[in-house]
Amino acid sequence: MNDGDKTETSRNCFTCQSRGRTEWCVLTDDELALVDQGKISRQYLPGDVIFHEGDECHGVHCIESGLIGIRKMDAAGNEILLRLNHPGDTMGYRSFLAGNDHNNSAEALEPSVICLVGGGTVRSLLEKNPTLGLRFLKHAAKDLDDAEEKVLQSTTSPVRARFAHLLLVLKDRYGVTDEDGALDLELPLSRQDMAAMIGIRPESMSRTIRSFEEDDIAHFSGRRVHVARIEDLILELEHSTEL
Amino acid sequence: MNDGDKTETSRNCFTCQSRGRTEWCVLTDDELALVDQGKISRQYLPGDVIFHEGDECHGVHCIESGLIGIRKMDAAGNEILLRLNHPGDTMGYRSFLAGNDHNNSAEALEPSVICLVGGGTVRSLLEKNPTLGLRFLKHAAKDLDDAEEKVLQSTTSPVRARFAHLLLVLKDRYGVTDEDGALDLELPLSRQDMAAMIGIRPESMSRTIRSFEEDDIAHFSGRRVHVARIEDLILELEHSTEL
DNA sequence: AGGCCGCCTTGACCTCGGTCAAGTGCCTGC
DNA sequence: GCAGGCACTTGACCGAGGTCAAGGCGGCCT
Repeated sequence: MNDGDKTETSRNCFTCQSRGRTEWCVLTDDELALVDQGKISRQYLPGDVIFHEGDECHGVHCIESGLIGIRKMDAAGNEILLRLNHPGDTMGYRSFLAGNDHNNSAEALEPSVICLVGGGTVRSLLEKNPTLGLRFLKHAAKDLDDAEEKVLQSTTSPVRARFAHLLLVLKDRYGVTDEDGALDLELPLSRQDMAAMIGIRPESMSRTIRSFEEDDIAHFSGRRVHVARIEDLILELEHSTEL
Repeated sequence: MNDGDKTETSRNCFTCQSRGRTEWCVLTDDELALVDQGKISRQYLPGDVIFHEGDECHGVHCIESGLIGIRKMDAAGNEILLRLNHPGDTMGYRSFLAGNDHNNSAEALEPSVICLVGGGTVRSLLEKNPTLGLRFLKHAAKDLDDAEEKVLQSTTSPVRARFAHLLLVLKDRYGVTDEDGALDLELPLSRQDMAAMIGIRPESMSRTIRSFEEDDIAHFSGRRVHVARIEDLILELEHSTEL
């Protein structure tokens, strides 16, 4: 919560390394210039909060680099990690478009550079270029899919299956698969945060890891994970019912 | 699954009783005429399936009347009821826009009349009238909110709280609140389906109902529910942690 | 160095909700 | 009328995961 040490930086949308991955890639140069003018760029350190649940929504955040966790809390103070956002992802477009306050919070998990594109800018771009709206729509559609999938999982699958699923998802971005089906994974998350992602307590996370070790499904040392046979993880998924 | 007895009917978008509630209300008369031509209207009986998970998505469904349940199933055959859709709601816009197959299924819970607006029609309308896209976007934003809320609830709240929450949601549409805080509710759902909505088994639903009766929180007879003090339901929500 | 703090692990215990099996009441079809 | 089916309820049992309390381990501070 050290809101003080966020450093303003001056970046350029045209040279942004993540440009190709953003929704903004459908914009013309003129339109992109608008974004470039209307944005504020900032650096965040791990633990820094980009916005809080309940904060007023002033525009849309675009991740240039780093890793962001989207968290949501309930009345009782239980917190879960809804998803991870990566360079090129746009955050907060949803609350912005719906005209709501933010309904979840965003926290840097790694040192990150994030641009805030002001509300006025976004609105005028949406008018100028309807394709942009459709891009956001597709994005929302995907997020919705993921969320519904997660609802289903969290009520029907046991913890082992959910954890296996998490590892398989992380594999795509953080894993290296070698030719004979073995997998090496460098986790971007603490155990606590992994627990928060599948909606369990840290203690249960520890126990689940241990049980994977005991069953020789995966081996953990710090944030490095080695899985000898990926199929074992996939098997875990179906293990919800022991057919 | 009696796909045979779906009756085709001939309805008119201009006189549709639900018109004002749909996303389509932003259309001009000309555009609406397009929808009217390009639609196929059908009647469904309770239990009839409008579309299945995995079905190809040919367009967008619009509910004229009735009640639809959106279900999703996992690999092990566990099914949950993600949400209810009412007259004026549009279904399947998401898979359609994302270009995917349907990723959940829709089943009539009451006799319903539903129009299918063909993909071509929708696409050309989106081009003609960008506002329509923004309406869908807002809709998606709300669905996403609800879904994320549900993820949180299903991992953090105990069954009693989730059930209380469900009753409070149903209240808005199916309840009558009298002056002194008492609530009468006519449930649109079977116990099984209520169980599916909060991700539990029918047996647990029964037990939860009984425990509400024993605590004098609510009284059930068939699908009629009487709640003497709504505050009791609200209290249940926070009861996740006994502060 | 020593001490502190946060992350992680472990064990003992308990509870909520799932599972299995049986029983009831209602509705439909013969 | 009776039989079968389905939604719902109930009881007995059990196990996954939460809770509480106690350490271990490493990083960072003075």
